[in-house]
Amino acid sequence: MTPLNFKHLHYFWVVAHEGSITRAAGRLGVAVQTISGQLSLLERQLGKALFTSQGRGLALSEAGRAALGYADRIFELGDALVEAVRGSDNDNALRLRAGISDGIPKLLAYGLLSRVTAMNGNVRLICDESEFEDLLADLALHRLDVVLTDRPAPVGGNLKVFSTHLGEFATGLFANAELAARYRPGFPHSLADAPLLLPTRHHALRHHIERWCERNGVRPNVVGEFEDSALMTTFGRGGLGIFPAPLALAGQIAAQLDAQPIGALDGVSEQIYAISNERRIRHPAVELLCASGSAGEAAAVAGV
Amino acid sequence: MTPLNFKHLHYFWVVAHEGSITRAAGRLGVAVQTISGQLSLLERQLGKALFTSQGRGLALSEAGRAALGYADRIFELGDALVEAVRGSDNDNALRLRAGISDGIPKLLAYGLLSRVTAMNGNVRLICDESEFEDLLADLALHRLDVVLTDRPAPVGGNLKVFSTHLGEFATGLFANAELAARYRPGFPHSLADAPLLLPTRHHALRHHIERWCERNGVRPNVVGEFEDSALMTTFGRGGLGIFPAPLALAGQIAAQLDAQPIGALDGVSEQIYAISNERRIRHPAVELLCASGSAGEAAAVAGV
DNA sequence: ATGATCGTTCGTTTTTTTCTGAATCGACCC
DNA sequence: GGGTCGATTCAGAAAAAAACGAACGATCAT
Repeated sequence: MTPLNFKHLHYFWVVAHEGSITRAAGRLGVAVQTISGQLSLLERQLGKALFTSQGRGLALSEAGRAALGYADRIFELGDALVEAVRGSDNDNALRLRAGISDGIPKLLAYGLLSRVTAMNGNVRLICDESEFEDLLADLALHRLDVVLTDRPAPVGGNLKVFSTHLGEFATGLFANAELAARYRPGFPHSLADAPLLLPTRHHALRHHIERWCERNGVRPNVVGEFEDSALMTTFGRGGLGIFPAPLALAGQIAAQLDAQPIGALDGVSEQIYAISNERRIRHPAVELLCASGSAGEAAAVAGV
Repeated sequence: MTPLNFKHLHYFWVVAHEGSITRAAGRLGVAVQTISGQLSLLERQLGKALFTSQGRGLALSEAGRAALGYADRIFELGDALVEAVRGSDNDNALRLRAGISDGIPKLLAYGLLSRVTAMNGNVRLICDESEFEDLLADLALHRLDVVLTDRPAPVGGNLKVFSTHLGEFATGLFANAELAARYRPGFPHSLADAPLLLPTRHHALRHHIERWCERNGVRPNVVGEFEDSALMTTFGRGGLGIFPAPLALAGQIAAQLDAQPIGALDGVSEQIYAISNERRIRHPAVELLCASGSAGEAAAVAGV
């Protein structure tokens, strides 16, 4: 029905804090009758008395106490909103607040996002990194504009978001020079006793790699499981084991991690999805990101 | 100045989610001119454009994106308020939401609070237990009505609360039968090698006890430090060591913990403060609690 | 009792908000 | 280019909401 009259609520809030209608009227610069009347309207709409008579003053009822807790937060947020908007930088630089799911390779995310900044020089990136669920929650509260992840958002969820498939990246195995030299000959069967680093079972990629191993009849020695792919590559660089990564990133992996490709994981690919809020008015940079979707993304990323 | 027009904000919110003024007008059942006009008023008040023209529609500006995040939460809270108030129990039983600081003995808190329920049979207690700082924050947001703690609230703080001294409880040392038999003779000098359980240094009581030890020339063996006094008494009951507790609770300690007093800690007392929100309209039960303050509280508590 | 304080309730007035209708402008589609 | 769509602006009229003045009850202090 009628949502909630915030003007009435504001009167209630001031009265509750001032402790009396008279004082509240003084502070608000209106007559006491006005407040009294508007308060009864609010009470009628809520179907509960907010105050009870006590002596010649009033006291909060149980419902009033409950309401006051919410009202406190509401008007605190209202003040914060004004402050945030007024104080928001005057430069009209576009901010793109992106959440990056723990699982996906940072270099891939960087490649995708940097394309947006390249197309429009006036975009400022703000990156957050966390778990899938947390990111979705932030998205729902508009603390983020887009979430990059390896799987689409659950369809039946209570959150109104929608997913765009940004691309598919063929995957291979990488290792430092020593391990690469040892295991590249005879790939993939040479992996039978190879030390392997894998993402944890939370990640879609993990299952795909395990299935690939079964198909190829190898049962490698999993020496490490990582929630965070950056950590995994760091350990891989140190020589702990062989690790999977998108083949498109071979050049950067060689340069930054000093690691070489050993072989391709046929049929195993890293999916990247962009999840954004389901509203017609979308962030221009998110628009750009999603539109750039399935057209030649691998090549573009590789060329970063 | 004028706080913030929530009606305007509501229009903004619907427009942002619907994606266009036309759709929003349809959903709200008002004319498009109305929304357009009120939106410009809001923008003028905030001093920033919330939307920018994009094609023949509109897009959120940077300031608009910031505002939308707040608006989402505000109207979510508004709905929650209505639901909470409408659904709040019809019984007009008074709820007293009390926060109990980790440090103070639960039995003391129980004694003080149960007096309130005894005086007014229609009070329902809701107890929370946490750290001092967290409790103060909950108090400020009206999630709690009163906080029981062992020290007054800091005066210079940014929170508008005030403290009432509820009472002072003389303290003694307790132990199970075996330890009591061994250390009671020659008290306090017998404590020289006694195993002692103490609250951690966060608690005011800790300092008082240490000073008492110095005054009496004993340096006991501190075998345990506890953040939570209930945990301390549990270990004391098991025989780990001697523990301090209010003398007024001797009866209950004997019954529930099977422990006996060894001796009094002269000059060491447990202070109890009630901290409540500084507003004229106070919770009736809090009123009762604070009023019962310094009059014969020890006897009353002991008699519970 | 008496005056002062506080909240409520009635009408009435004032202010604010909204509606109608028409005109303008820019961007898009065919 | 013509037609459509969406947003903006303006005017006057209508409706809704808020505010006020005055009178009334209840409570408390003295």
